[in-house]
Amino acid sequence: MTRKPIAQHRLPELSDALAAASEGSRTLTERAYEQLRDDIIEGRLGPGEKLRVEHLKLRYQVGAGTLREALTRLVSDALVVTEVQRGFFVAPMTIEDLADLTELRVQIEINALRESVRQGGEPWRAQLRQAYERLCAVEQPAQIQHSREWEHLNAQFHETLISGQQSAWTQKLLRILARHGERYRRHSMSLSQSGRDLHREHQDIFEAAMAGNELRAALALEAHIRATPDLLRAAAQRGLGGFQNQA
Amino acid sequence: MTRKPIAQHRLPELSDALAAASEGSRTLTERAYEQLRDDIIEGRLGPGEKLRVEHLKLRYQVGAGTLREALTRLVSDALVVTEVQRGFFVAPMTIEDLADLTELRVQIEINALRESVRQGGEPWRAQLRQAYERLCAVEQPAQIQHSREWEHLNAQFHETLISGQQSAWTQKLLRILARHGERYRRHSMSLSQSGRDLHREHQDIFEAAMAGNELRAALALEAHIRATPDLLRAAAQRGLGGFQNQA
DNA sequence: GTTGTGGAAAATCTCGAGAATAGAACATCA
DNA sequence: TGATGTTCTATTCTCGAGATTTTCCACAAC
Repeated sequence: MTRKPIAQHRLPELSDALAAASEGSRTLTERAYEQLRDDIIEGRLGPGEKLRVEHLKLRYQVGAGTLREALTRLVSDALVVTEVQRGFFVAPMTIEDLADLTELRVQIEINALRESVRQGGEPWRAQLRQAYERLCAVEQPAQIQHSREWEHLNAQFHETLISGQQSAWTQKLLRILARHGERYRRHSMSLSQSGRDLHREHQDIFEAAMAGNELRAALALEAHIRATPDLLRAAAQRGLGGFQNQA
Repeated sequence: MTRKPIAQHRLPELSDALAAASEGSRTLTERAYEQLRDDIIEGRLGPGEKLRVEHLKLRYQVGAGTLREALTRLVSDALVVTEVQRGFFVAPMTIEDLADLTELRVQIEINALRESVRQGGEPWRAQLRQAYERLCAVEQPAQIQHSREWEHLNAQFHETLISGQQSAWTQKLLRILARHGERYRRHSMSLSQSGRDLHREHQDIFEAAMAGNELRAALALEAHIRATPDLLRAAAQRGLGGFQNQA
């Protein structure tokens, strides 16, 4: 697959559609980081999979050092783990990890949302409405279909939700947690057809938040966050296996 | 299983006492990362300072790529910030950042401690006692003096405190937050002579935790965490300037 | 059949140099 | 004088190759 001619050292034009998607990235490292991240979250790189630098060099068309730098960044995001002298691996997925992740996320995100509803003024409400409407536009056709667009708007909606309170640290940490949650959600949706109505969940949160109903918004968000682990646990009990962590 | 002596390319001699301190690190990247981290936390690299790779190569005796990798790791720890095509800088320190950091840390750490007190069994209590006694041994002489030893034992004590509840994510995030808190604490102690009695604070937390007094332990820990921002705010009001962020 | 052993192959970790970019110093012109 | 354009230097970003370590597999011994 001879994707993209090249993009080293010379060509300022990004001939690749994929590259174009992540338009803002100016450096190769950044681009590799984002592509790698998406590939992990969206499951194209499976949990536990070994990440051989030599292989990936070809796939992402960058040098070894550059790739190493991108991988290192993912390590701190906990999407990749590294063993000394043994290389990089996609972080494994386990039901325990998801449970742990979820509890922490509920604790922080619910608090941040309540704070937002309390403190967030009119500009915040306007931003939220905008983010919600954009998301709706993509969700309405009922064929959500993990489009790149939807992924982005969904993340945007969630970040806007908690942006009413000005805590950069909260936002930073939640972004990391949300990415992991995202990975599990993708997996759960592909596993069972679930019939989960994401649009309805978003709508509940949005309406409660706009109505200034702090408690109801918090509950709706908590239900939204807990839906993924609940689904996966149910699926596990029905025998649909867990995660194929390739050692 | 052979222990293997060392593992670097050429220079077997580490003329630096600093390097010898971080003996466990097997790779050069790891070593550079740890040294860099300590230098930032302990203020030898000031907030806002530019981190030129060429310079640092000499200081840490590693190649450019290796150093870059270490710096990248620090970026995700938020101890270093990077601007595209403009390089790396030590993360700035501001009173607002500390306030933000503190609120989040209080929220998470207090919860984790209470959970620990509730769930932590005998083994946890034994570990905690051990960590506390080791810390005492160094604190008793009353000349705490930011020794490397004390830094380490202090971190150990805090990590043990919340290790009664098994949440890897909580521990991971708190470790990051604690490192930042550490940086501010060092700064506050060097700024004003404060007369702060860290040993007493630790004692209060320890005794309440061992007595199973969840609420009192939580309050003591909260006071401990809030002491640094309180001191700095007081110092700022007395005119002792804030942080010299070197642009 | 199970367990060691040896050596080749593969992968990681590291370095130095070259290409691309930002910033400063300097010169030119209204 | 002030503003603008140009050269030049310093620094970042990137790559390929070499040194070191781990892994794998055949083969022998018990």
